[in-house]
Amino acid sequence: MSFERNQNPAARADQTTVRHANLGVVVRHLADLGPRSRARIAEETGLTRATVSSLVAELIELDLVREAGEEKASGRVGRPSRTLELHDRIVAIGLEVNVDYLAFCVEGLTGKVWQEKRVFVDNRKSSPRPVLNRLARLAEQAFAFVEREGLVPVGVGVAVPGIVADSTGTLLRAPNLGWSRIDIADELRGRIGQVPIRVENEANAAAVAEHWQGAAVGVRNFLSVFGEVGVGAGIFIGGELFRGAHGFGGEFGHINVDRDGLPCACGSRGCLETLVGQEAIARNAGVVFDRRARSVTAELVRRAEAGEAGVLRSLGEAGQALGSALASAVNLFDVEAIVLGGCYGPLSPWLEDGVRSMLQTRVLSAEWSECELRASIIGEAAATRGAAALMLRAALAEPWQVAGRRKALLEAVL
Amino acid sequence: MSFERNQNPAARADQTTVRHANLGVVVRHLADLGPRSRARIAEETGLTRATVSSLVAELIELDLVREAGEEKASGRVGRPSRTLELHDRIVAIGLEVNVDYLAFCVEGLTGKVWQEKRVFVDNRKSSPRPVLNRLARLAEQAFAFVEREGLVPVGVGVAVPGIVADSTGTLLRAPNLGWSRIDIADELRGRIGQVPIRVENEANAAAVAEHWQGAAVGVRNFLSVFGEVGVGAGIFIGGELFRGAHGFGGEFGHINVDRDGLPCACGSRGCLETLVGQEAIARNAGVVFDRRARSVTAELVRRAEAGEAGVLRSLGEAGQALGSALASAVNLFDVEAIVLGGCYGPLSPWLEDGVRSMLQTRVLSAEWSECELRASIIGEAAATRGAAALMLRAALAEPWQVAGRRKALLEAVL
DNA sequence: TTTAGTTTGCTCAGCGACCATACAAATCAC
DNA sequence: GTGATTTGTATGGTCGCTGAGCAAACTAAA
Repeated sequence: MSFERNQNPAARADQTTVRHANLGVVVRHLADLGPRSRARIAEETGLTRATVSSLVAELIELDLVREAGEEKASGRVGRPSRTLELHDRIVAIGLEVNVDYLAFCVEGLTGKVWQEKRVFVDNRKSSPRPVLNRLARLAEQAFAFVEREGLVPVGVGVAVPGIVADSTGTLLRAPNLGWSRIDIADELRGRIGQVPIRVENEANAAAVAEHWQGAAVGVRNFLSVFGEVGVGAGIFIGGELFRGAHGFGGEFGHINVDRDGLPCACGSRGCLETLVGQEAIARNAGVVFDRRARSVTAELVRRAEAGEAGVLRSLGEAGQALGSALASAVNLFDVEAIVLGGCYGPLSPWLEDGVRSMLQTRVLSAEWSECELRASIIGEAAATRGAAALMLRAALAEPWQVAGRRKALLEAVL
Repeated sequence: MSFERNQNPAARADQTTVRHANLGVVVRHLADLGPRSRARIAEETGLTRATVSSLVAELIELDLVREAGEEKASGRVGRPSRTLELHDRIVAIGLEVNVDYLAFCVEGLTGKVWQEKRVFVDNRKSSPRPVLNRLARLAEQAFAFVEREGLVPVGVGVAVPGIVADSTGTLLRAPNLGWSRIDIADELRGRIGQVPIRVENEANAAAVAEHWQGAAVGVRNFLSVFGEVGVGAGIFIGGELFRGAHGFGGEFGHINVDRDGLPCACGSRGCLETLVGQEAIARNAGVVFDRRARSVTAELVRRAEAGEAGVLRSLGEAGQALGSALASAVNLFDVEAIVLGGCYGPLSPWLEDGVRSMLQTRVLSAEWSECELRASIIGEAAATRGAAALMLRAALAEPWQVAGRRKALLEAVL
């Protein structure tokens, strides 16, 4: 079940391959570069106007694209063009299970967030069943909204704080939830119907969000660190989310930074997470860590802004440690940019110096290619929105499949 | 100048795209699965026999494929098939510049190594000019051999111990040679003619060799560590060599393993290389490191076999440190296998335990997917052969370009 | 030896997709 | 209004794959 654009290596090609590829080219062109006319698409993609017309007709038939309502008199000579744009009523639903909240959103192909909601619940000690029940109720809320607004859903993405097996979509282990081997997609389908569902690690989802509408739009190679209770990374290579051989790639929080460091929830010791996880930063800052607190991050920001010495020191040290680990990752992945997300977004003013200095000294290629450092601009909603964006990206990658998927979805829900 | 199969993301497709893809499918099918008939290729690829016939005709025209000489009476009913095989006279030339030797090889599409030679020279303090002159003379020897044997060359690959810029092929820096900013391809072309040349980092080249004919044949995701004077890694993702955004990916030797460790040639400190580089292992073992010695590795192996305590301890520690760093890389890349190459190949009996235990405890996904550990079976020649294999892979990836490239090459040399 | 059955590889018509060209429609400039 | 310009569609041509059909070459059995 590969939703991504990555082709099977030895796939034979035929005419339909060409058609599919070009449908994708046109729809992605519109997604990336914005509304424009058939003639302009033709000029920019190298396809002929005739071909673009034919492709656009099919995309309109699929409800992915539409002609913009009213044309302004362009002032230019010649027959005025009809502007094409992505159909904004195509949406995906994003869900998120996390340690201390559940969330959902309804997001459109054009990037519009129709609805977004987060409910704070302590799932840390909950068994999966009630949490999934609650999540299913959120999904139903989302579907109700979609129906009320007359939107057209293409699927559901779910972000989870743990390791997800690529092949089956099973959540293998979520250390901070204490869950293991839960087939989230299957459980949800049992509750809300046979809809297309995709489960993804939260850090990966957050990276997708940054690439979709966040700090990494247009960046083909970047790494997005996502700090919450745990620390993860989502990595984009060549414009695609990198998952590795089994979907376990990007486990940034558990790379080793201190050979004889503190024991970690994962069973190992000296993991990055034990140094730069949100709890570790708070602990080192002398901030009493209250698990029921709404936001440890906000508290840290407040104290840092007040200039509290212990907090500033702790953040400085965390920045250095994080930077050191990031430098290793950059040496391996050679990315163009790093996005600081999750709790690192708001904390970035106090982390950036440390991170930047480590990147400067420890990245071998720093001399020839600077790796840009950016703070997330989406913030807390990144994982939820990225989960939805995953499904939207899938629609753009394989537009010809949208009709079928949508049909399945509507049949299941109605 | 992307020789790899990776497609431009937004490339429009047309009929020639289909033809090219299918030419590649057929020729790679033969390369991967061995000689077979048209009918069998058709059955296995899903193309029709008619199409396969047409494709094969074109590949024969290109001299990439030929019909095998004599058919054995197969004993099977029906009209006997004509077996097709890769044309074994298609070759590429591999060159290698390293710290203490130069090398070349002539390698065929079928994996046959026609000629291989290595000359030991201390290039450590040499300026680039005389070294490149010497290298060019080796290349001329190779070309002479190719001509004498009536082989058909498709290009020259050069492995170098340093950072190579993807876009230009410039060797940006080779710390252990003391070189920087040398356009190796251009320099060589100035000496031997306008032939297609590709320059690649030695660890990357070695990984290609392992994938081509070594310990990682058929493995789509693996990491190959290459220990010599420096320590590098070549990483395969999805069956392709991973380079990163600028070609700097896989700089494994300079990831940080000890926050306040020894200073490294790269300017940083605590790099992996300072702990597990060949020189470090020897130093820690109390083996006097003589730069003029032919092979420090052989000396270490000898003493380890003799059971010398200091050497065994040093190797054990190196295995642990290497394993720790590899565990981080596996957490990030989620590879299926690790190949120990360069000096780690012969030393692997004493390294494997340490590496394996670290992988077991520090790879988060170890529970669900074991990462296989293998010793290189190519050994010292890996980088040279991989450099040649790079060009051979390019021929397989884009067979229709072979004719043009070959034409350029023959015109330049003759 | 003859005949039937099987498999291979090629030929040929058909179809789908893109391209090039031509053309009608819609606007601006004069 | 007339001409110039640009857009979007229609038409014929080419290319490449498919599917059916066929001759060739071999085995197996009568």
